[in-house]
Amino acid sequence: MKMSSMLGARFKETPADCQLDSHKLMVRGGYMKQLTTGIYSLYMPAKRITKKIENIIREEMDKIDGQEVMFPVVMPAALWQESGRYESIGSEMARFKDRSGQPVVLGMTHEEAAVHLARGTAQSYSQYPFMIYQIQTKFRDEPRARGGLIRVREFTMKDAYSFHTSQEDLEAYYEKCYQAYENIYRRAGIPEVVAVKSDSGMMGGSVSHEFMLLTDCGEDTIVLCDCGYRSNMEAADCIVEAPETVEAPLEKVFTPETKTIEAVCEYLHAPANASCKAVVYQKNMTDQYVVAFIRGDLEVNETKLRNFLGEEIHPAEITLESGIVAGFIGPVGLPEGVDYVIDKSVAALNSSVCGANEENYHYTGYNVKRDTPDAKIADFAKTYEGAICPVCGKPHIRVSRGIEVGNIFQLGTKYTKSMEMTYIGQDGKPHYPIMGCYGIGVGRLCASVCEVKHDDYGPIWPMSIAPWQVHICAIKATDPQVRETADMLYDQLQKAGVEVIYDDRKVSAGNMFSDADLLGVPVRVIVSPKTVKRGAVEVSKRDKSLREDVAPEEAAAYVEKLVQAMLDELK
RNA sequence: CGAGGUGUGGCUCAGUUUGGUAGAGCGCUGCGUUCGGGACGCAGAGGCCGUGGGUUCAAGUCCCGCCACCUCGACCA
Repeated sequence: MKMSSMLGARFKETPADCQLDSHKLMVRGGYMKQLTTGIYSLYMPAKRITKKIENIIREEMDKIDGQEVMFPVVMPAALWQESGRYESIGSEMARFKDRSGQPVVLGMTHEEAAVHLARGTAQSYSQYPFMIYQIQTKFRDEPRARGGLIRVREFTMKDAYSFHTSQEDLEAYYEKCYQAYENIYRRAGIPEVVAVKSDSGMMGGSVSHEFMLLTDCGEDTIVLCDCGYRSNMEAADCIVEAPETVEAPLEKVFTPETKTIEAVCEYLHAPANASCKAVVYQKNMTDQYVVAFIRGDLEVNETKLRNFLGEEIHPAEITLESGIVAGFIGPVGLPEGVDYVIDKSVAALNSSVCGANEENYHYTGYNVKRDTPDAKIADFAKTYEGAICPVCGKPHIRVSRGIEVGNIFQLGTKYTKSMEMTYIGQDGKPHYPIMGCYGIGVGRLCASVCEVKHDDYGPIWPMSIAPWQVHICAIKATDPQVRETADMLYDQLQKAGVEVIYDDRKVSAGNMFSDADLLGVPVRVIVSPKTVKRGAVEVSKRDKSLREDVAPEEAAAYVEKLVQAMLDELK
């Protein structure tokens, strides 16, 4: 590819709307252009990267006997009504009507389509297990897209669905998939991705893992221990050792009938005095009961509070006073010296319900200490730095941020049951297959790599996913000798099957280097009057670990070998 | 869905307080000088100031509505 005719502008100024480094660099580098919130077009460099990522994923899925298929983007509502998700999923699923007035949806995930495809054809136990997967566009009308390709509304995703005749078989396959995922991240150049236990959420099912790239800009909070214990904060076990530890889940103790503020507070050893009214509510979509303490500072808008807490709130148990929410206590034990464990949603409650902002309260970290007179707002914390690990028992817990770059779930029979998919077992009777599902967001993975592999000047793409393998800069290409040497190299490398981008433009050297940095191609070859004069071309690596003169006639072979060696490192 | 913010050439922004002929830098086009880290000079092109009303002799600027985008929350296979 010659840069003189490549679409996509690279520029110096940081776009106003970018927060993350990966977002800034990928916009500045001419990788993508936003069309509207959370929806991007990709230019050639980004498309080439994502295509390579897709191919790595494809190879690893094929290795574990995945069958690549293609599901529809548009599906009739009736299919989703079978599983019950037409009703249970909210406005993140796009719905519309076709010309005959039939309601249809845009696929945001494809369990229903997978079951539809497989049922009726996988009728005998002898056909199991099998896994089908696709790499395709998903649309999820995210309420809050952000961070460039990290969190978008339309994105390319690899989604896989496996079907089994026993839980043991599912677990064995789940393990294979887990390994395949580790291969994918290693090959994509980010071996530091870790798998953590996660909360299955709406997916249902029991066991699930998220694959997390640990970086400060991540949206999730991860709990780690030296012994290998890892979990998403949301799914962390009750790992806080303290006298106040609540041993039974709240919902078992407090039914909607018996649940009262006083009872809950007594149970939690929490205060419920005049200056601090408590509210009990059931969190949206979960079975957890949570207690909120309301302090008499600001006005509470009752309607907004009810909206915020959701329909499952028990209105009789709300004590509404003018006030600010001081904290929540969940069905989790509290460490010594900690009075309130505060959900991150407190901040939202305060800003939306009470009109408070950060000037009205303090955002302090993970825990609220007993000796703090005014409860402070903190991140949701089931545990904290230095807490005791539930596995090894040592106080080695660390808390980190992470980007979720993939997930795997053991689904069970939720979809096969609801959608009546059965096979005939060895016993001659019908059974419901047991499912697993496995997802990876391709664009997010690309941006995540950029997030951890870059310097101030641009991305440093791993060879396995780099848009090109070699970048030739022909400085002062008007010099016939420079031109000739660069043309020759371009030609030779292309013939050798090396992917090469050739900067043949008549721009200044500085300009060329800056653009090359932004494209992040791992190997660079500089041809200039200077190098020609000393009978060489200059070969360097984007990560600055190499810079060497090579004779022009040997350069192609040298570079080819270098590229191969860098590819081999990521096998 | 809540809270806050921003909308002015392709990009980054000034101008809005106090209404009076639409600006700068980058980028783009042409010519010339430069030529190993985003060089310089000269000459150009390019804007219904998000949008719809209103106030006024006069609106980018003031008032009201709407829309879009950004940030923080809620939410999140």
